[in-house]
Amino acid sequence: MSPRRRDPDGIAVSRAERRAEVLAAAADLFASRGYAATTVREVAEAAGILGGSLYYHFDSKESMADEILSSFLGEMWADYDRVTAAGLGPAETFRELIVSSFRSIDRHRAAVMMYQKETEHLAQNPRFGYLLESRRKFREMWLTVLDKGVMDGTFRADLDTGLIYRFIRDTVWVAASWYRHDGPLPADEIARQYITMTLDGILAGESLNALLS
Amino acid sequence: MSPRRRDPDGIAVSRAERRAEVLAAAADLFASRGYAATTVREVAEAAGILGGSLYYHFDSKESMADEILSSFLGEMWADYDRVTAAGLGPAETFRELIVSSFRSIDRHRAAVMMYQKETEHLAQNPRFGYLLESRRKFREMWLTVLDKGVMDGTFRADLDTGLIYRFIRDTVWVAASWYRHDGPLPADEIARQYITMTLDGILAGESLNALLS
Amino acid sequence: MSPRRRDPDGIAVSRAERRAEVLAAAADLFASRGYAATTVREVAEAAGILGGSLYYHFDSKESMADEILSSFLGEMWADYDRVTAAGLGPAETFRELIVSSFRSIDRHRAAVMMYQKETEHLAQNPRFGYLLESRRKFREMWLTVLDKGVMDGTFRADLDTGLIYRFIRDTVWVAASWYRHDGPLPADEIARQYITMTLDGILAGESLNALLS
Amino acid sequence: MSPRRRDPDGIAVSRAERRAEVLAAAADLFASRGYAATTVREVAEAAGILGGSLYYHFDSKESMADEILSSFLGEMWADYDRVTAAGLGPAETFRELIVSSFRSIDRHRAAVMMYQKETEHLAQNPRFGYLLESRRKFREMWLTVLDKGVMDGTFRADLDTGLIYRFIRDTVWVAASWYRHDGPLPADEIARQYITMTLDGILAGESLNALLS
DNA sequence: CATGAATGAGTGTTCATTCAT
DNA sequence: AATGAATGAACACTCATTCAT
Repeated sequence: MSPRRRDPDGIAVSRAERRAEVLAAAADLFASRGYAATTVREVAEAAGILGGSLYYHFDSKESMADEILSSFLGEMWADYDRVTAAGLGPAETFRELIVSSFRSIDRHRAAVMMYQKETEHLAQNPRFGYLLESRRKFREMWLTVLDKGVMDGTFRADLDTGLIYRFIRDTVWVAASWYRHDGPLPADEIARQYITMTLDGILAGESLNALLS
Repeated sequence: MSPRRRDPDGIAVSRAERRAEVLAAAADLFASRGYAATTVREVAEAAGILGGSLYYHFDSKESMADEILSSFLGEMWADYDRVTAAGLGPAETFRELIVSSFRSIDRHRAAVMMYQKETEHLAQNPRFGYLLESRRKFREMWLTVLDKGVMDGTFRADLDTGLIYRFIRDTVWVAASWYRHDGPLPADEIARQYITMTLDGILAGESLNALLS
Repeated sequence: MSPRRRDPDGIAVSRAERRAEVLAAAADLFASRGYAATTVREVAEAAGILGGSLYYHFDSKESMADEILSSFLGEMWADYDRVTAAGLGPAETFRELIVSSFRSIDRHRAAVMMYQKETEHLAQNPRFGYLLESRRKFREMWLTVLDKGVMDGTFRADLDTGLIYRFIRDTVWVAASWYRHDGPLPADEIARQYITMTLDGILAGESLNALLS
Repeated sequence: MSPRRRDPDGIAVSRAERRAEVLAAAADLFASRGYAATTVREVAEAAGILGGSLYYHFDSKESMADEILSSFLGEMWADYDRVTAAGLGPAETFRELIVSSFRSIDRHRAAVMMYQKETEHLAQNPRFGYLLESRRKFREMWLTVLDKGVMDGTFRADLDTGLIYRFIRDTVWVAASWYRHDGPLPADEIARQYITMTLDGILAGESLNALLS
């Protein structure tokens, strides 16, 4: 009864597994070549099927992008929300948000890259309005942390928080473009060093910052 | 017939000026919408001519991208080379390279964005091999500065220089995506704050770093 | 396993009944949306099965159209042949043919519509050559009746019989597009009024026609 | 300056003429094969160009259908409105409307066939809502004439006017499917015979109807 | 008998490019 | 120099059809 498909290695794959495979292939290609520059035939080939067969699993190329991005954003925000709800101080919240971000990169590298590269383009379509909404929330979240930190003296007051925000945002997300899950540094070690760089800077010296961190 | 074209305001424009106009329009569009997602007709329209007419000035869409990127990289490297040839110490070289980078962003915002967004895609074509070459040189330049700084004790030794390199690279270039020549902060002020952030971090405190900078 | 399928209400359905169900669904859809514009999946869904399952019952979409049309034409011609073989006079034959036509519409509305709308298209395929043959026979049948009627003074001689033929043909068949089995007028009443209109016209007056009819 | 194109026979054609050529080819194909079953490549070939070139002249296949139908309906209604505004009696209005209809068929045969065959299908798209509106107006126009004629005794009262309306409508429009501009009978002669048939019927005899007409 | 996943030819459409004028 | 009509390859997507289960 059950339609046991078999992949090229003869391993049975369910419908849901097939979908996931296709989405993973699509995400990788969209991330590396760009959404517009990737053809559905390329996605199909990467998934080991023909172009037309994609449409048995998905309505459209757009639907694939949608599913990739929305499921990534769902997980990412669940993580962020947990952090901001924990009632930590600014420095600790800062650290946890960075760690959380690198966890997202570790788990959804391709989706993060798409989010970075394609938001502008996709968001012209109302269907992807949630990308702009996410961006807005993201900005609000970070500015809240930074402003609180500046007010209570945790963060320096001589820098524009809008600038810091962009600095953090770009720094973290762009890491998705070079991060490899199986690279030399694990995600949490990269996060640790990023935190050090951003909080303490790269200059050496017995800084008080270093003592605090 | 007439050897002098006239623009909409009746001002004579030379062939070279026309080319430059078209390239500026192309760069803006390629930067904001992406190279693949921009049509030559859109470029032509932005330049006030018809699609077919572009081909009097340029061989192909690719040629436009080529000219935009190679002329930008030429200027950028002239600037960088001046800095590295000046024989400054690591910290000072660091500062000057950042300043130089923001100067590039200020002057060639669109080209910088293209460089960021399209290198991967374009570099598949041998014609754009110089993009990879530039990237390699860029990496080498920064790693040289950073390694020297770590060795002479200017920069902290507990961080991976490869990581610092990417951190700096991403941080600086991605700024092109939000920078406006006529925005609230001038390019050199942004550079100054970026330098502070990267060298000293964003934590407050009577750090020795602060005393040094 | 079970030799007897059961429909949604649990009633056993034979293979032949299943085929008939599918054909009825197909005819309705082909008639209302057009053969080309109807997908086999729509037909299947209307019959309560999946697309692929149709091919257990039928070779192809074309086979369905074929079966619908040929079985309809078979019945229709059996009826017509009975009328023409009865040896009635022109006026009476005319009446009976119209009645017979409306009976066809009443019983095979969808097939009649397909015959009307799709003959041109389908007949390009030799398999459907019988559609053209039927059309030819139909024309011959009517012209025989009309010519005989003109010759014996039953029908007016000042009209082109070719034109009358088309007039009758169109008038009758197009009725299939609005006729409903459960509409306000039963098929034989519509037939009666059609006969009056065509034989006597719609003008009022104590016409001799009226006396004759 | 002016882009004098030349057709295969070397005759110069303006843009507007080219558009008209393409539309005529499209209308013929849509009419004979059906809108859905006609490919844009077939239309292009019939117009002597390649598929892609169609899109220089038209936005879409839909736009072609739209332009064909709306320009036909515009002319048709101008004609009908002239007739109904003339203040004629029911019989005379009836005659003039039939004449006007055959004039439309003569001038826009292909468009009439499309209107007949494709209204149902196209009208699902709001863009083609005017087709339904036209149909409604058409029905209203005829029922007004028929009801008035029944009330003043011009038309017989023993027939359902809704039925007469459909009878007339179908009879007239379906004629487009066999009419040829260069056929044996000119359009106005066909109209004359249609009028006789519908008003007086096809039975012979010294009918009062015949005296009246 | 029916399913559901896959196929592959074909559809409407886009777009970089060409070229006579 | 610029125009505008045309080209043709490529694209996202559809759909009749197949077939292992």
